[in-house]
Amino acid sequence: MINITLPDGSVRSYDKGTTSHEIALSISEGLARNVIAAKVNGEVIDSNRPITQDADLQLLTFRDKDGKSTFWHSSAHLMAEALEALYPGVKLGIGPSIENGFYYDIDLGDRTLSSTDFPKIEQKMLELAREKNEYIRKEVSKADAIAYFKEKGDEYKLELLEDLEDGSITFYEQGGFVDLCRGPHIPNTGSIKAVKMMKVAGAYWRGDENKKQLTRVYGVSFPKAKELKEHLALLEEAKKRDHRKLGKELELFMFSEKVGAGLPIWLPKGTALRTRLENFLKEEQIKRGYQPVITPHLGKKELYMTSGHWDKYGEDSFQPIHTPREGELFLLKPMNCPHHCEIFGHKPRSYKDLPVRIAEFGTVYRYEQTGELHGLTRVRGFTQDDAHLFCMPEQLKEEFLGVLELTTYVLEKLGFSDYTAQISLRDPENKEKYIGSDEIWEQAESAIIEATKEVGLETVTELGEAAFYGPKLDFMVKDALGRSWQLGTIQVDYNLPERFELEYIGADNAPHRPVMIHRAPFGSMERFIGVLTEHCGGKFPLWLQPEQYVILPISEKFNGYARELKNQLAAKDIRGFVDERNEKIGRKIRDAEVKKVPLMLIVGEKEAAEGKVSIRKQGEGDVGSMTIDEFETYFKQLL
RNA sequence: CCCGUAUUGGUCCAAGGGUUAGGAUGCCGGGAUUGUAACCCGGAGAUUGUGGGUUCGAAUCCCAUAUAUGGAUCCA
Repeated sequence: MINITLPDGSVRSYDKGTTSHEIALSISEGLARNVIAAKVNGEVIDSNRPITQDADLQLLTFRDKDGKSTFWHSSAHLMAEALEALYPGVKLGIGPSIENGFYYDIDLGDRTLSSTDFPKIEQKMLELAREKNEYIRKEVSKADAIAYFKEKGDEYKLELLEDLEDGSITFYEQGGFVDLCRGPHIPNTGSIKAVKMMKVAGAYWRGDENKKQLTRVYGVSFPKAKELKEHLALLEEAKKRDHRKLGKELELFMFSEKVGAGLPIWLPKGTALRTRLENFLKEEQIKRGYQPVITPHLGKKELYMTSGHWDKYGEDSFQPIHTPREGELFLLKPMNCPHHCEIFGHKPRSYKDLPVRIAEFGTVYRYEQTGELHGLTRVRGFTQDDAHLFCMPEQLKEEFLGVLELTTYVLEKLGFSDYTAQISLRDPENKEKYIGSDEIWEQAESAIIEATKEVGLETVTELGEAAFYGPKLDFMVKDALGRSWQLGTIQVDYNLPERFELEYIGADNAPHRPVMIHRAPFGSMERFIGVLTEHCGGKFPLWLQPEQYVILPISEKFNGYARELKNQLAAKDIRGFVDERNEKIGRKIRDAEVKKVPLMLIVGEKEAAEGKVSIRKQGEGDVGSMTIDEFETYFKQLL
């Protein structure tokens, strides 16, 4: 008998050699139907493989991340089977699962493939899927494997085989299709109920541009037709919410060829939004003891040699600016920290003054390759909501807690309630890579871990992902469409205080080195607003909206009344404008709806006589009429 | 950095190598005077990203370049 520990902690006994599928069956039939693979002691394997010893078992369904990727990997095999059936003689490269589906690299020979061929392939896949062919795992010797693909004439698989060791080679077969594959796979093709080919692209064999270009065919598949439909609807919605599209439509920002690629230009409405966001964070930071500073956009090359950024990023950055005087070189600042270190170091610091929290919305410039640029999320000039906290090592945890509190507060305030954090620690196998003693690393790492535990933050821990200068924590935020974005970051840094020889005088009257924390809750204003735009589909929280309401007079006769109302609202600190155009009310409503103005105040004869306004909410419709004071109350309650 | 695709009035889209580059929206002017998602009529607005080339003739074909966009840099 073996003991199987399930994720809920319960332990069950089974005969040695029981499969995950049988275990699932012993729990419930429905579960067994949905299980597509199993995680045994952390390794994902086929659900029909026998378990021979005590183990932790997690049954995987399509809902699990690992289950999904197994499902999609199996779908890639199914697609390959279909392609082979439709186009005899195609040669296969590799076919893994990816974040949103799967692909297979194929060599079509002289043929080409386009999206018009997709329906045919999809149909063939579904036809093959309905045969419910089992994915059969076979261990084969290297010699047999080579013989098989030689016979088949597939040089790509032969090349892959060269790097594999005899004894560890497995084939998977479903229907008549055999592929070299490590697995695991779903039990049979029958659970693939919906497939969609997404696109084709060229891709070099093994990512090497000197090698042959293969056709990469992308697809996605689901266990239920409904799920495919939802997936496609989501993609459609994502397109509608694309911040590049909304940014243009709502006149938030623009790019100009003359100004340069990757350099966003903030238009009045975008600036109003961004300024409000900055002020919000500024105020929260001042409440928490941060001191705002302003530093120049340039710094001498020596500054970045001291900080080490020149050695690390010099080549990848904008090249230095030469002054008329010989030998003077200035760099556009790629980071704010060196300047902030100078601020810390400009006067003697006592331990009683610590922590020192220096904050700046600092604009930095980094040279990104043109191919990397993307809307507001990947740019060459951006403003970090940066701050650097200088503290004593023993204050680290408390400071970390403070930053966590601030970050989660601002995220929640902006409607991001679904987030996790990734803790990046050093690689315990490879400690030489990192600067600083074991002692301070352990202190910092435990400070981060304890702090996240204390605030109850959901975390994943990655070993070896830390920067060489200290451990860090990144916030992964999920938007309204379920997509993950990396936004804020908190990093511990032992390196810069060292390089800048920063000191404070301790209670022992001796100099000590402070620890530095870099942190940016939004990451960058550009990226954050890009993500926020997509998160709320352009319908920003009311308090951020550049224009919170528009007054729509029924006819020109009521423009005067409308203007009067606007003045009253302005006095109450409610922003908006009057649509005085000589248009029908239906037209004005439509335009306001399209521009996503949150509140429409409709005024005509009735309202003017009663001293009221009729309220209409964007996207929802008529709310009813009320006096201006009632509206103020209504408005405040929406904030 | 590599591979593909695109670039046409402010914006979105159309135009088999052959008249004066067409439409929608927006803008301007006039009419209508308005009740919860598009009023009617008229007008202006473009040397088709930029620079070369092929051609009797180029938005259209070729080359270069810029920018945008998608992919590659996810190793069974």
